Amino acid sequence: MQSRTPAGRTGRPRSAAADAAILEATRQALVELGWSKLTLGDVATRAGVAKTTLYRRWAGKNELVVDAVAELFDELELPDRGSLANDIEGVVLQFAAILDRPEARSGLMAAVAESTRDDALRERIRASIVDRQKRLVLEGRARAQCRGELPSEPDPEEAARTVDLIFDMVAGAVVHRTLMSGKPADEAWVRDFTRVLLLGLASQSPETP
Amino acid sequence: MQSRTPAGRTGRPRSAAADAAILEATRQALVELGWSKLTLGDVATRAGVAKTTLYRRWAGKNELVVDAVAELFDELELPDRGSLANDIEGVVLQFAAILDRPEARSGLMAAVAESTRDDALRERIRASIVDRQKRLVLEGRARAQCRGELPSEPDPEEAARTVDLIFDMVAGAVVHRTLMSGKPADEAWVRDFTRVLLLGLASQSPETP
DNA sequence: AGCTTTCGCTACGACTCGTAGCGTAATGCC
DNA sequence: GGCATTACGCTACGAGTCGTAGCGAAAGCT
Repeated sequence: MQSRTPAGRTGRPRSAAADAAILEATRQALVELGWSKLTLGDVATRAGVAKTTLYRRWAGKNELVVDAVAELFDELELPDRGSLANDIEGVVLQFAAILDRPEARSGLMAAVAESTRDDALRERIRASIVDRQKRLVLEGRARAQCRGELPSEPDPEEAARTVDLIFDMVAGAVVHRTLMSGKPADEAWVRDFTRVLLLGLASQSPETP
Repeated sequence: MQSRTPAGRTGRPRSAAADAAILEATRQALVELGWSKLTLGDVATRAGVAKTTLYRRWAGKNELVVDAVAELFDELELPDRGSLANDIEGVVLQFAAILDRPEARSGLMAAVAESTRDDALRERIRASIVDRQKRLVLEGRARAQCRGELPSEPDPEEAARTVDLIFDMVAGAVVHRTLMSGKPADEAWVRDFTRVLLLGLASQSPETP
């Protein structure tokens, strides 16, 4: 993930336990200190490794935090709950639960802030976090089309645009609700949100009247 | 804004020109350096003031950047374009234009990240940035109800929830599109987004079937 | 005038950064 | 077993930033 497990055959291999300890220590430090007060020296001490070991594996604070936060999104799943509405509500509640964790809030937002001036970091976030979420939208949409809950889209380009739109609307609304408005994305809110979104998607017309 | 213009009548007054120069220098430094590499000493030099002057007015980097970024949102307006759809498209495009500026992207996101561990900072962001945007939603909704484009909501509590929901959906989608997906919120996207949102809002039923 | 507050400047200890060097530990290959 | 190779822990280092203190000068008010 963060560095080539160099397939170089000879020599002492890198400790996988150290990787796990460092990422866990990073999340713990994010909770206690937040992004700006987090130092790599402190993370190394918490993880029980030398500071130099940390620098050998990650280029800097940005990359380390992205990897540490990305693991939080591994648990995202899309179980079949029978209807598109239930599927959406389920995954949105999962997403909201992750954003409830302090290490996800400060880590993700700070990384995104830095990525506005670092293309490599932006790509890293996209590959390890954003795309993983987006896949759920793709899967849920396909499942809904099989059920006949959503119209099938013949044009692949148009379909991709629609998926992008849905993804930004869902994830954006949850993030904004949680971080900007500072209110919980609880079941009542998720129900209201899902209703508005689905009504908008179900009654899609090819063009505005 | 950032410090009491102390109403204490006597003594040398604080230079308003220094305030403007500092905030402008902060935005410029955000563009060139980004959040993490921005130092208050550098901002002071750019603004032509002493570093101590900066510390006398702002508590730290967080507060300074919030004030500097908040000014960018002053230009948000809601001209009457004749229909709710046009009103929404107009204000979303304005919002997207602001988020196109590098100082808004990195500054706002970094401040939000820090606000997850600083309640006072969160409140500052809410008062000087978020609430100002939310007022536009309130105004646009009232205008649409006068036109008959949206059903009027008798219950004030329910109305407040709906306004919150719309606000998070609009602002969240634009922010996510711009910063997470890394794609422009151009006219084509805004048109698609507005259509889905309005269809969802227009066909509102009191309860899910 | 006299009083009050701000301003620019300098200096300061404390902290973090990222790197270099060294000796040691763990593996693969012969 | 011995050897080459790589990772590890540790220490030390110059550079840079932080936030504050102290000083004399400047700018307003009465």
